This record gives sequence, C-alpha cells and structure tokens, in this order.
Amino acid sequence: MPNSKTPLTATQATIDNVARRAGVSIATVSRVVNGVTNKASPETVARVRKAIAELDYRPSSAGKSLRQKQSRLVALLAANMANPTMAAIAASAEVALREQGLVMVLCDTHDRPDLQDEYLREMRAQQARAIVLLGAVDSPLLEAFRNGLTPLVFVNRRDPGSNDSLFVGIDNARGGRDVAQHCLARGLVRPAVIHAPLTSSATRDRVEAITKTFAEAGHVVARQRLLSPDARDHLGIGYSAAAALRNEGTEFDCVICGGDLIAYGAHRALIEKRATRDLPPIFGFDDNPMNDWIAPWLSSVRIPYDAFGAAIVEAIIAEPGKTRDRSTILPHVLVTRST
Amino acid sequence: MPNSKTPLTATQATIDNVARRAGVSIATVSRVVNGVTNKASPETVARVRKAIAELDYRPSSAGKSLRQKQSRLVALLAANMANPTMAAIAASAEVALREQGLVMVLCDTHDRPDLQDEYLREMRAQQARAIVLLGAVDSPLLEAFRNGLTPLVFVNRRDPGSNDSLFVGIDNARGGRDVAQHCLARGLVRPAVIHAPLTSSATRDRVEAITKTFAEAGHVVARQRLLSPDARDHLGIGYSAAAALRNEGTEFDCVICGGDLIAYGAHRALIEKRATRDLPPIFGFDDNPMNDWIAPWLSSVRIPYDAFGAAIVEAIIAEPGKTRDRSTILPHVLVTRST
DNA sequence: CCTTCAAGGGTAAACGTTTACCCTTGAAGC
DNA sequence: GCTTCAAGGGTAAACGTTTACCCTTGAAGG
Repeated sequence: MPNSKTPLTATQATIDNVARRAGVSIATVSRVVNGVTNKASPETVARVRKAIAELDYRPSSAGKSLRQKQSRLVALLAANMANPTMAAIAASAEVALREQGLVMVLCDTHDRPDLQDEYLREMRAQQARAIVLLGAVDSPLLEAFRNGLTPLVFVNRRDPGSNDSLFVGIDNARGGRDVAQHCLARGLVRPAVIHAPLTSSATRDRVEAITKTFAEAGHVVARQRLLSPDARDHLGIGYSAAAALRNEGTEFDCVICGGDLIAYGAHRALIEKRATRDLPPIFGFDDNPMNDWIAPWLSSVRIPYDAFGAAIVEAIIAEPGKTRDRSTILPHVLVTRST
Repeated sequence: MPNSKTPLTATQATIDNVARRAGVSIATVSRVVNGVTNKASPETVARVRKAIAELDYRPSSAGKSLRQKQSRLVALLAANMANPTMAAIAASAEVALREQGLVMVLCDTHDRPDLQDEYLREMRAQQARAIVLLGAVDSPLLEAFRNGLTPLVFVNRRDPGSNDSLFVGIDNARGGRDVAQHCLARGLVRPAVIHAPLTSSATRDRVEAITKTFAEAGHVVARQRLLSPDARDHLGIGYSAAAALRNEGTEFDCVICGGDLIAYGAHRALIEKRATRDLPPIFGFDDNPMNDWIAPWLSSVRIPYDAFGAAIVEAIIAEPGKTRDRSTILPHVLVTRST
C-alpha cells in the first residue's frame, strides 16, 4: 500500500533502484520478488520488500520477457467483437487472466484469415504466453502454431484444422437436440431453421442435431424451411431468411436460429407484418446477456459466460500436465421466454 | 508474402539470424527494418529484405521495448465492457491502433478506482505507449500519470481530476439540449428523466442540459419526474425508476434516459403493465449499434463509434506537436424511432 | 586444528534490440 | 601525391531482468 513516502510516479523504478535502496545486490532483489526464500535471511527479505513498496516497484515486462523468452500477454483473437456473446466471454477471460497475473490483448479478426495471421505474427513477436481463439478460421500460420510451443485454446468453435487441439465450449449437438425436443414436446413440428454458412463446428453441430432430432421423431425438416441466406452478418441472415419465408408463404410453427443475432434479425422481419401477439416461438443460441431486457420473446440455449474465463485459464496453465482432457465441455441450459 | 521456402514456424527469428543469412551485421538489418536508407546500398537493402521475408522475421517486442523504453502496447481501460457502446468504441480503437502498428490491451476496470490503479501499474511496467480511459474514475495513480510522459486520453467521460487532459467524445450538453428541444417541438413537456449518479461528466452534462432546456421553455422538470435510483447497473436503474413512476402514479408524457441501457430497463418496466401500443416516446444516449434490431421503440443520440478510433489515435500520435486541441468533439445525431 | 557443508548473498552473462561512434574505400580537389 | 569527404557498413554499449556459479563465514564433525 503506497504511503506518504511513496513517490507515486509514472516512470518505472528499476531493480537497480530497489537494490541500492535496500543495500543488496540486484540478484537478491530478483530472488525476493520471485519468492526464492532460501537465499536470503528474513531481515534481508524485509528490507527488500520495504524498498519495493516505497518505490512502488514492479519488474519491467520488457526485461523479464527478454530474459525468459516469454511475456505475460495472452492474446484473445475474437472473430467478431460486435457480438455481445463474444464480448461477455472476453470479459470473463480478462478477469480470470488478470487473477493469474496475465494481461489480455484483444484482437478482432473479423473472421478473416489474413488478419488472424497478422495477429498471430504479432503475438509471436510479443512472445505471447498463450493464444485464445474465439471463433477461429483456418489460416496458414495457424498450422505453424499448432506445432509450436505456444498454447492454443479454441473457444466456442473447434480448431478447423485438427481435432485434438484444446477446446472450451458447450456441447452444441446436445444444445440443438434440447431445442428440438423442447419444440416436439410442445407439438411444434414444422420449424423454420435459419443458420449461417456451415463453416464453423458450432453451427454445424447445432443444425445437424436439430434436423436429426426432428427427423427421428418423424418430422423431417422440409427443404424450404431450412434457410441459410447469403448476407454480410448474422442480423442480415435472420432478416432476409424470415422475409423470404414470408414472401414465399412458407408455413412454419416456430423459428429456430443458429444464434441470437440471427434471431434478432428474424424477429424484426416477423414483427414488421404480424401483430406482436401472434408471434411464433423463436429460439436462438448463446443467450446474450441482455436478452432478459431486450428480447423477452426469445428462448435461447444459454452458455455459461462466466465459466469460460476459468476454463480458458485452466487450459492454458495446465498445459505441462498433459494428462488433462483436451476438451472442456461447459454446461448449457435452454432458457425459455415468451412475451 | 511467405513462399515455399518460408519456414513458417511459431518460434521467432532474431535479427542475428537475418544478419547471418543476408551476410551483413545486425546494425544494417536494424537500419533496413527501421527505414534508415542512407546507410546501405540498394543491393544490400534488397538482400536484407529477402532474408527477412524468408525467415518471416519480425523484431522482438521485448528487445525493442527494453532498448527504446517504450512498447507498442496501448491500454484501453474501459469502465464496463458489458455495455455494447463501449465494446463498439473499443472495436473501433483496435482497428485504428493496429493500422499504426500498435497493439490494444483491453482492461475492464468495472468503474473501480483500485482496479484502475492496478491496471495503471501494470501498464507502467509494460511501458505502454499510451493509455486510453473509456470512462475514467479518479484514483491516486491517475494523478501520477497526469504528470508523467505517457499520453492519457479520456474518452466519453472527461478527466475527473483535471480539465486540460486530452478528451475525445461528443458534446453531451448539446446532445441533451437536442433531445429536449425535440420533445418540446412535439408538445412533450412533462418528461420523466432517469439517470445514473452524477459522477461522470457525460451524465452531468446531459442531465443539466435537459432540465435547463425544459426550464427555459417554461417547463421546469418536477422533482418527482427526476429519478436516479440506486441500483447495481444501468439496466436496474432504468427498471426501478420506471417501476417507481408507475407505483407512485406520476404523470409523464415521455421518458428521457441518461443512456441506452437505462432506457432498456425502463422500457421493460413500462411494457410489463401497458400495452405495447400506448408506450410513451423513450429517449436514450449512445444509440447502441443493435438498436435498429432490438430496440425499434428507442430514440437515441447516436455517437459516431467508428470515428472514435481515428480520433483516439490522433490524440496519441499528435502529442509532441502540442499545438492541437486538447479536446476532440465528435458529431452526434438524434436518431428517432417509434414502433 | 583441519575439513565439510550450509546459509547467505554477490558477479556476470545472456536475452534482442537500437544507435553513437568508428573504420575502410574511393573519388574529388588541390 | 596529398588531404578531405561521403558512402557504406561494422562494433559495442546499454536497456532490465534471471540465474548459474562463485565467494565468504561460521559451525559441526573428526
């Protein structure tokens, strides 16, 4: 705790300053800072600690990184920061990483392989401790990192190029099945299914499980109720799919979307023509944190945002152990709402 | 562009590797990398560039930082990452910073002075190039940084402890006046005004301008229509304020909220009792990027998210010049919507 | 009294850069 | 045939750490 003596400056005190003030060598200071106790007497340790507190000393990251060939930076490469779900996971990761003394660098790859590679290159230069990919896309450098020693953690979306990479996420197939079964139990047997292109494992697992579950119950999802329009983003996908349903007069008794943003778009298209009262049930995935407030009409498979941070940290830290599971499957729950 | 010869590895090539491969000294490599052209012949430059490309070399950040006493890291200390507006500004900043070869570190201070100081300390250890405070709170270390040489940029909320710090944001007083005038022009003269505690300059400016504008038009905002309930977050503030209005039977003809999240909360409370059809006009600030989709009932003062990144970068970069404005005021526009 | 050993702590090298300064070469000017 | 000078490029120090290795002291064991 800084006290009145504390010179509270914006310029960094060095290990040398501390050593001089405590009357010891820099080696001793370094040892005290790093908790090597068997090389200094208790009195020396106390003197050093005092000097550290008085100077508000913290080891220079650059010096440390240079020497240890490793920094305290952990990169979070997110596919799309505009998605509140990703933001929530990022926030959770940030807290968990800070508790480990690690610093999170947030990068938005916009789902572009070239940008992802650019960031990988940068993080290699930064000697990042680990790289967390929140929605990874395959890219040339990713392959190189797979064989490197920087831990790679894939979140939400599995590694598009390997199946034994570290993974943290929910069981998407089970989530899809849960939604379908929920519908079936309520007699909803003609769902409109709207999803993004099947490039990510998450979307693929969800959609496959949904159609499979309906089919097994004897209700094959007709082709015209299975929509994946081209659009620049999820909101647009949802909107144009729902608009298409309307224009073509397709009958459906519920709408299941591959993600909440798609559901927002679909909802918008639906309420443009219908009264709010007779909206069909709408389902999404992720359950964005503000849904209770801004989308009380949306049922969604909630992912446990707050659990991601801890799971990611564990995946990074436990790496040496090697015995742990390569996948961490977090629990989900279908949150049902209706206006 | 990496070609077939590229050894695409996850481990960093050093300046020494490049120098050896090009048959020059490390000094020459350094000069080529940094664009010092008058110390090498064109052929040498070409040889070095070739070696750099072949090894996919990028200077080590640690070495660079150590030598230059400055890193390429720029910290963005955000008060609340759960707010989509902050996320949007962060995304914009990230892009703009990357274009300058800078790397954004995102930290969530949760509006807590102790956490803010913790991050400031960390960033001092990282020798951050600059620190961007997106919603700053006053804290002991902040004072030290004000006198230091690391540029500080306050975004949205002004420096709570000084009025000549760098600032990027909109003219909140003007925004508040715009909303009030819009209401007045439509005969709405009994607004309910809901806001967070007046600790930030942004909220203060907005609320003051709103009440002042109404008062000047002869419609003083009655005390019972001016609400700032205690609640853990903006959503809760909006909700409990609107609930209180309802419970106390206060009459009002429109609702003006200090931020979009407050408006979401208020809206939720209002639709719980009223039919959707007779909702009063609701106004917010910031205009979260997804409002068109999820809050078509909300009018809001839109801040130009995408312009923030460039403005922040300019504030950081132009620092040496000293002649520039300390404040960058970005344009806003009142976006009106109604369901 | 001599040897051993542990405790406590210092010395110096290495990490990858940048840059001030030095060196060599060849041509120009006298 | 000198001196000068510019072009081109190398040498080495410094940045702040960590850590292998060395040194000193005092006590224990013989």
